[in-house]
Amino acid sequence: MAGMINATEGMRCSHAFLSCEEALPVFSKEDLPDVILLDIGLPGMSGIQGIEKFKELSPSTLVVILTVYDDNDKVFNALCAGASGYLLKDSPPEKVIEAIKEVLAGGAPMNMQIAHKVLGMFAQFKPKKANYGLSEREKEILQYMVSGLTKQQIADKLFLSFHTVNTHLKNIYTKLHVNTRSGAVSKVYEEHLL
Amino acid sequence: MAGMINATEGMRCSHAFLSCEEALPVFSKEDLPDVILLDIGLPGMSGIQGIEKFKELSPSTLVVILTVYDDNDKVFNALCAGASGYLLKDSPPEKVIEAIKEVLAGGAPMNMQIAHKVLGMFAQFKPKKANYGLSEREKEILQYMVSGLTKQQIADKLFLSFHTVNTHLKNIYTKLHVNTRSGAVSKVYEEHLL
DNA sequence: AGAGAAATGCCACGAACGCGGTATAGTGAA
DNA sequence: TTCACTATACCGCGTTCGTGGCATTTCTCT
Repeated sequence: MAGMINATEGMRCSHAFLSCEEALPVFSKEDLPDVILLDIGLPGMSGIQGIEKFKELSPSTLVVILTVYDDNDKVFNALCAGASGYLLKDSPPEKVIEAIKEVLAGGAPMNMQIAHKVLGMFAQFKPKKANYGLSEREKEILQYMVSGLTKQQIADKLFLSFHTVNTHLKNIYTKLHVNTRSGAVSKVYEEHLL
Repeated sequence: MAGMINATEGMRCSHAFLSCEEALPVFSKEDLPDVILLDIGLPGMSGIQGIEKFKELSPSTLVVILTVYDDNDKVFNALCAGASGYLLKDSPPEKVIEAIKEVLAGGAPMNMQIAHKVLGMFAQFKPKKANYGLSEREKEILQYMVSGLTKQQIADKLFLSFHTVNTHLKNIYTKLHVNTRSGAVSKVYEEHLL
């Protein structure tokens, strides 16, 4: 791959390493690359951690993942850690060169299948459904409960009697099929209510 | 755009509408398209709602957004609603044709800038790695609390004394800087602990 | 060997909660 | 005009929680 890059007009592969541990010390110097091509199935430090370390040292350096792993978890974590692209090892070298150009142009190179996975994650992320028939008032009160207030504090905030809040809370519990505050709060996050 | 599509080998644009409201009735029939090219800045029903409606009627139909809007919110919501691709209106028609082919091949066509935004969202999504120094046992107990159990129930589950759970909970509250169950549970979800 | 963290256990008290009731007023649909 | 829903308000009982304190054991790391 390094040879391929060096053979490309306007590109130079300054270093190549077998692990993040070897690469990081070199990085401390002023010789910062524009792009890092990184595998994530590495001996020692995982590539995911590597991304974070590299990004700490040089936030402007773009990290493109090039690996054989395509499971949702690895993809998700790599992107969360700050990767700017994700390619699979079955990509032909020309595609990799192309990807480097793309990421430098402000893009986000991804394999077709990875891009598909990524969009799929969004759908998973916000399946805003499951309507328990909460009234507006109940949602409002639930909101305050989620933020950690007690019944009395909620009552004060909404200029209601303590007893009213109490009743609302009872109804909320019934509708959500829970019987503790923590259960209700969990349900709110778990099912993206409110 | 319809002309362009019909001029392409193997493609046919069966319908074209000015709004989702016009398109949906036609959809009820058995004449389901493989791909819908959809704007999201529409009169009446927003394109975002449109995606959901289309997907309900025909889950296998792939929706590709083609619009001028590139703000994070619209992109995010469109993808959550089930879009399989996102193009900007400044894309040349050939790119659109290419995108249709790509989405049919199981891909997720996106403009360079959109892809970049999408990856950026992930980084936003999970940089919250605040470490409160919770011990393993504390995390375990917190987990059970999140699922809605009472102190006594947790104690039973872990074969501990009620008092032990009590102490752990006290320590957890201190470390998380909260003083209610709901506050703790919220923090867990809000900052992706555990 | 000794310090420190973690896990475990116990006590007690006031505050908050969960849940069983009941009741009134307003709104909008059947 | 009922009927159902919603928001409001009140009561009381037993349970659970939050918090103050203290003590023991078992690790790990130095």
